[in-house]
Amino acid sequence: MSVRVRFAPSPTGFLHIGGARTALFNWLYARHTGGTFILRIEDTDAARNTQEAVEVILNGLKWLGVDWDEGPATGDPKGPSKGSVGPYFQSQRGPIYKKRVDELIQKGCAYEHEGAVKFRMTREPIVIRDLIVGEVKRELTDREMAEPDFVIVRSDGQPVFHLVNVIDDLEMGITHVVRGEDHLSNTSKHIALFRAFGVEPPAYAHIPLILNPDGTKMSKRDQGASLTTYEAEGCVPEAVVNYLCLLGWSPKQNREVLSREEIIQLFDLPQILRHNARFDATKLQWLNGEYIRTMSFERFHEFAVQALNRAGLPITRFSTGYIRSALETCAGKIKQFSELADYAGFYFTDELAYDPAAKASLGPDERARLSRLREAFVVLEHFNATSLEAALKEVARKLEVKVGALVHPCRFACTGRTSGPSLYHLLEVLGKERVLQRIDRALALAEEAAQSP
RNA sequence: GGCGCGUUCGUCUAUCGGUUCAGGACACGGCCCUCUCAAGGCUGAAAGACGGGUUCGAUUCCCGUACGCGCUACCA
Repeated sequence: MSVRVRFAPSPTGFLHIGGARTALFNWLYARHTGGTFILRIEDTDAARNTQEAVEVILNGLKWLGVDWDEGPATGDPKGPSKGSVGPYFQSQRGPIYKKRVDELIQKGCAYEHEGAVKFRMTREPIVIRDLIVGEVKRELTDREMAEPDFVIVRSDGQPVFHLVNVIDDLEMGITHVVRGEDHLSNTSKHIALFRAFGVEPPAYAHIPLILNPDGTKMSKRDQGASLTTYEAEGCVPEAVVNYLCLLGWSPKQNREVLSREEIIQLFDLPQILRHNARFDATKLQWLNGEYIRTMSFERFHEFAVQALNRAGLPITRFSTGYIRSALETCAGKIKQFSELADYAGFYFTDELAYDPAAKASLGPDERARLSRLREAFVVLEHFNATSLEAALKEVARKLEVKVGALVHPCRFACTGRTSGPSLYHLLEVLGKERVLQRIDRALALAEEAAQSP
């Protein structure tokens, strides 16, 4: 039988990083087995769920490259969808639930109670055979001892989560339920429900939760809990996918950086770890840097322009050729695109803001050397990296100083920073006119500062 | 409180009772390279929660304790 898995989020206007990983693991399993990945929207809480909230989920999955074989095409519950077992919005499946509840009542498995419908739950412990956790024998809690039956339809007529979740999985032919470990204890209810409908439950695979760096539960409010922040910070989706896979799963063989294809090939459910993993933003950042360094320049350029625009830099005032050259000096030097505005901002401004902490880098000696360097630059015929380097080294030789003694003041004068892209290349991009202007201005400012301490 | 799950370097992990200084990665320290910063190369420090068993032998199997997480709704 072909594998059918699903991701069934509730549209809250937010896609949790843990939910994203659950979706990813489902998707990977489907792709690994050649099965079907289904997206179902659990929008039973009508008041809260909006079309925009659904779109947050759809866009998040698309951004990650997690595509669904069946499910909604848009955020509109009544809109178009793919697949033959829809609707894929729970809000549209009322009649199906009604029919199934009637079936349960007729079978004597459920009964009305004060306007609600309750399920006649077994009093025996239920054994859950979980692909990840192993065999779990769920004993009844003290509350369940007192009252094992639970509500499946509220007195206002709304069916509850446990019921609709099971009915949908049943009707949609789900073969493997891959979901967060927070549902492990609920699984006994679900298994009992499946059996009441006369079918064997699907296979279960409960994946451990993602925790904050301090080991506490990662909730909505926590830093980095929302998938959209990664896109906003200029993360590369493949890096996020790669990182998420490394939380609770290992490709073994000391591998860390893996392509999507490799992950699909290696991924399987039984190998998923049984314990929670803490989210390590630093390692994600490292992975992100790896992906940035190895991506094509075209893609780097695309991400970069987006990031600079988002940061509000007036790059449209500059020619595309200039922007391109500027970005070429930055390629592979950053770990996250959100750093770029800071890293390359000096290319796109006239009023350079000098890092106050580094003002001391233009003392009397440095100013003298910088002036000599300026003289050498003025007479340069070809203002390119090669000749700039030659000119600078020639001045250094004449002054009998190390190249660094010229490089640092010059960098500071032209970029306002003590670190950045390769100096010679950056000067070439800036061009003679700008470079001389900046040196003059830096010299003047430093002189001024020296006069009035 | 009850029920369930978990526990290897700071973090993510490898190890499917026995070739090991318990391996790798991120982060951190040092060195090299170098126009700065990254990157890269080399290198250093860093772990089996605790206590009992089982066994010739346990990180690995069992039990207990501690700690963490989850579930315990007419929420999903």
